Amino acid sequence: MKYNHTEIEKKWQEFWVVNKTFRTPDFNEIDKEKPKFYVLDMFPYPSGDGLHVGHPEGYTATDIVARFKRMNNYNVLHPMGWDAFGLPTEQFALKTGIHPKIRTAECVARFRGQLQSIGLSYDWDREVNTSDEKFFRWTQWIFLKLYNSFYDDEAGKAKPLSELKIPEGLDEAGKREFIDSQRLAYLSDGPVNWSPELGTVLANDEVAEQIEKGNTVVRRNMKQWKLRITKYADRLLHGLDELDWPANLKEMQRNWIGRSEGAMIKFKIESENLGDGRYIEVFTTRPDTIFGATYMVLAPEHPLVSEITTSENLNTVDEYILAAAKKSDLERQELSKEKTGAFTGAFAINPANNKRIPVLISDYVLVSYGTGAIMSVPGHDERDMEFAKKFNLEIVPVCIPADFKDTAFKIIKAEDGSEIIMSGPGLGYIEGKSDNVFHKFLEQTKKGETCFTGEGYAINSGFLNGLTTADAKKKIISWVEENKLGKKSVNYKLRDWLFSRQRYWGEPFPIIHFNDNDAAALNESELPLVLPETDSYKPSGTGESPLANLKDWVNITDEKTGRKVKRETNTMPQLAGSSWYFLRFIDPLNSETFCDKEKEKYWMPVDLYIGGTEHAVGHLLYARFWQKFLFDLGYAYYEEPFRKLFNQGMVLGEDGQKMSKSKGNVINPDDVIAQYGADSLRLFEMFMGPLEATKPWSTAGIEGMNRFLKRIWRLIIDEETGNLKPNITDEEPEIRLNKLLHFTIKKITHDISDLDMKFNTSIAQMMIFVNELYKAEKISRKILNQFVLLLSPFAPHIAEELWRRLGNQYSVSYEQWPRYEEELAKADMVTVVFSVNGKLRGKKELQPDLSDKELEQEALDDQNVIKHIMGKEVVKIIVVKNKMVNIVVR
RNA sequence: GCCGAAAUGGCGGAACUGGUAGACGCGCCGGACUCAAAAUCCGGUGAGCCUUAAACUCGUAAGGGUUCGAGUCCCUUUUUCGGCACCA
Repeated sequence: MKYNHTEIEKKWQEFWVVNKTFRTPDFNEIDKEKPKFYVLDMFPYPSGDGLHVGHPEGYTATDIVARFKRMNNYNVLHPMGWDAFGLPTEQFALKTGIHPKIRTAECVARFRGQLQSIGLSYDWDREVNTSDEKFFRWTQWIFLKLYNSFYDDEAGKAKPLSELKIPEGLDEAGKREFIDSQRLAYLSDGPVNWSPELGTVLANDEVAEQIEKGNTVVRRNMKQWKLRITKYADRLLHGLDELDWPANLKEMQRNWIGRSEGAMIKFKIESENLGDGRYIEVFTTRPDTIFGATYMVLAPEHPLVSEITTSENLNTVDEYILAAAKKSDLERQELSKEKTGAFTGAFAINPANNKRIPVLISDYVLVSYGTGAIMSVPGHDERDMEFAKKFNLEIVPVCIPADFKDTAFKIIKAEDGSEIIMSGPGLGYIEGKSDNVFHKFLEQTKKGETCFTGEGYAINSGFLNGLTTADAKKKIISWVEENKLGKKSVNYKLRDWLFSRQRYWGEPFPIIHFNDNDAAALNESELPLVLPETDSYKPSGTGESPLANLKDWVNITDEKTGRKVKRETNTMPQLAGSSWYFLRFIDPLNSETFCDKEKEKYWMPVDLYIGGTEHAVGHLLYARFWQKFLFDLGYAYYEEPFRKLFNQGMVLGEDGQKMSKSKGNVINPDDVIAQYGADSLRLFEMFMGPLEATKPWSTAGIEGMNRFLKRIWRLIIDEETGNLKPNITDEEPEIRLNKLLHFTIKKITHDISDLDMKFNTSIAQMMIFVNELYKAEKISRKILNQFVLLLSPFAPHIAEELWRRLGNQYSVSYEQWPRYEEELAKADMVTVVFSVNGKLRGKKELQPDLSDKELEQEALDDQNVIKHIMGKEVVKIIVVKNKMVNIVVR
C-alpha cells in the first residue's frame, strides 16, 4: 500500500472537523493555570483569485508553532477570519451586478476550503468577518467611542467627552464648536488625496500603493472624517521600544511618525498692509543657525500670504498660488529639481540679528507640516540653498565642520576664569598660519557651491559663536523663550487618519447631520447601522459615496428631535475592521460587548503575529492606536496588541520574478496539493529557507519533499502488505539511534520555541534522522512513535495516519511533545581538528571533555602535524575544548 | 540622495557567542535492481594540482585590517533587495 496523500489528507481533515480537534474551549472551560499562547496570522482579504503559494507560507509557520504549543500543554488560540470589506468586491459588483455580500460569501467559502485543504489547525468556531453586521456593529461602536472622546494632554490619555472642561462664556454654537474641535473622530474640511478612478479619497499610507497600481491621486478639498491619531504620536513611538518586532519594521514606523525636535520661533512681519504686532511663526530643527536665516518662505496655501502680499506683487503671487494648486502632490515632488516661488513684497525681522529679510512663497514648503512656514538658512540646508541661488538671495555661513574649529576661532581663558572667544576671518593669519581650505569653505558656501548640513560649531552668530551645535541650540532656545519669541517644540510627520471613503462596501458611519456643521451620533443601542440594499453601486458622481443616491435611506426624521436629518453617506476604510479584529477572536460571539475584558486580560497580547511588511505603517500602526485608545477608556487591559511580530518574505515564481498572471509564473496551491499533497506543500514552504527571506518557488524542490514523505512512509509501512514493516520491534531502542533521536528532539524543540522561524534546519535534521533509520536493521517502535510526534506539526496528516498505524489511539494533536535528555543528546565522540598556524593539518575522533593537556598531546602525536612543526619552534598552543588544537610555530 | 537588510558550490540554503566552510534538499555523475525504463536503494559531487590515493594550494561579492585563527568583528568599495524621500 503506497503513500496516498489524497486519501490520508481527506480522512484526517474530516476527522479534525468532526471532532473539533482544534477548538479552543470557551473561557469558562479552560484551565487558566496553564500558560496561553495566542498565535495569529494577518487575516486575508478574500479576493476572487483565491490563495496563492505566498499565503500558506506564513500560515504554515504559525500552524507549526500552534501545534507545537498545544503539544506542550499551552492553551492555544489560533483563529482565522476575513478582512471582507474592500474595493475589489465593490468593483466586481459594479461590473457584474452581483451583490458584494453574495460575492464575499463565495470568496470566503473558497478561501476557507483552501485553508482547510492545507490542514491548518484553526478554531473555525471563532471565524470572524468584518463585513458581518455582528462584527461591524462593534467597529461602529468603537467609532462612537472615538467620536465621544477627547484627548486630555495633561493626563496623556483619552477620556470621555463628559469629562471635558468647556471654557466659560461660550454660547451654544461656540460650545458645540469647541467640543467638535476636541473629538478624536472629527469632520475636517481641507485638502485630501482623491483618486478619480477609484472614486474615493485615500489615507496617506494608501497613496503609494494605489499609484503603483496605476490609479491617479490628486489633491482636492473635501470634508472628511478623520481620527486624531496624532495625539498618540509619542506613545506610538515610545511603545515600539518594548516590542519584539523586526528592527526594520520599527524603523519604518518611527520614520512614519517622524518625530523631530526643534523650536517654534516668531518673526515680526513688516508689510505695507499690516500694522505692528503680526508675526510669522516657523518650526525649525536647527534654531542654532538662525543668524544665517536670510529670508523666509511660506507655503502657497499659508493663510498669511493674502494678508502680507503687497499690491505690486499681487499678480505674480496669485499666479503662483494658482499654478501650485493645480499641481498634484506627485507633480510637486517630481518637479523638485527646479525650485519655483514668488516674492510677496513683505519683509520680516530676523529676531537674532534684527536684519530685514524678504518673505517669499514656494511650494517646496508644505502647508501641512510644522507651521507651513520656514526660516530659510541657505548656507546649511540644501533645499534652501537651491532656492537662494535661483532667486539670488544672500547666503551666510553660520556653522562649520569640527575640522575647522581651530582655524575659525580661538577660545582664550580670561583671568577671571571666563572664556573669550576670538573669531574672524583674520584669525588664521594672526596665528601665523593661513588655512586656505577653511577660507575656501566659507567662499564656496557664500557662492552656493558647498552646503554643510551637519553639526559643528557656530560662527557669524553673535552670542552663539564658538558653541557646538547642541549647545547653540540650547542657548538660542532659552533666549527666544526669555524674549517671548518662541519655545522648544516637537513636530511629527504623522497626520490624522483620514477615515472616510466614498464607497458602498464598508461600515456605514453611525452619524446623522442636522445641517452642514451640526452632526450627531446614533446611540449605541441603535447599532448596528446596516448597509441599505441597492442594486446600484455606482459612485454618485459628485464625490459622494453610492449611498448618497439612496434618498430613502439618507433622508430620515430624527426620532429624538423630530427634525429632518440626513445620514452620513461615507463609509469607513478597510483598515477599520482590521484595527481590532484580533480582539474579537477572543470573544467572537459576545453580544454584550466587543470583547470581555477578563478574557482579553488572559489571551492578549498576541504572542506571535505573522504577516507581510506591506502593513508596516498602515494596519500595524492603526491597530496599535485603537488598542491604546481602548486601553485609555478602560475597555482593554493591554496597551500594545502584538508582542512579537514576524514578517514573512515573498515567494517568487520559479523564474525568480514576482508572481503575476501576466508573467504566467503563478503557482496555484490547489494544483500543488492535488499533485503532491498538503503535507508536501507545508514541508516545502518551510524548507525553502528562513521565513523572512524572499525566495523562489521550485517544482523540483517540492518533488524532493514528496520523496521525503514517501521515504518516511516506506520506513514504517510495508507497501506490499500495508502492514507495519517487519523490522519494527518492541525492543528497547538501539543506543546509537536513541542518541540521534534525542539530538533531533533537542534541535527541533529549540528551532520552534525560539520563534526565529527557521524551520528549514528542523526539516534537514528530520531527513538526517530518517537516513540513519534506513541504515538500521531493526527499529524500535518507541523511536518511531517519537519521530512521528516530531513530524506532526510540520506534516500533520501523514503523522496522524502513521500514529494510528503504529498502534496508538486518538489524535497526535494533544500528545505530549517528546522530551530529550541532555546526556543522550550529546555526541559520544567529538571530532577534534588539529591545525598548525591556523591551517588544518589533521583531525581525530576523541572522547568528549578531554583535558587541554590530553588534547594537546593528541595533536602533537598526529603524523601530519609532526610533519608541519618539524624543525620549527613551537610558540604557543591554543586549545578549544571538544573543538580544536592550534599549534603556532615560527 | 538618506536609512535598513543582504551577497556562501550549477540552484535553494546550513555553519550556536570568531574555532572542520558548504549540513540538508535539488541538480548532476556512478553503481545495484530490471530484458529495458520509471520508481527505489547505495555511493560520489567547491575549484586546482594531466589520472588515482595521500598530501598540498586556492576558495564565503572586491580590497584592506584586527586575531594563533575571520563567512562571522572593523574600515573602504561594488551589487541586489526593501523602506523613506522637499517633513525645514
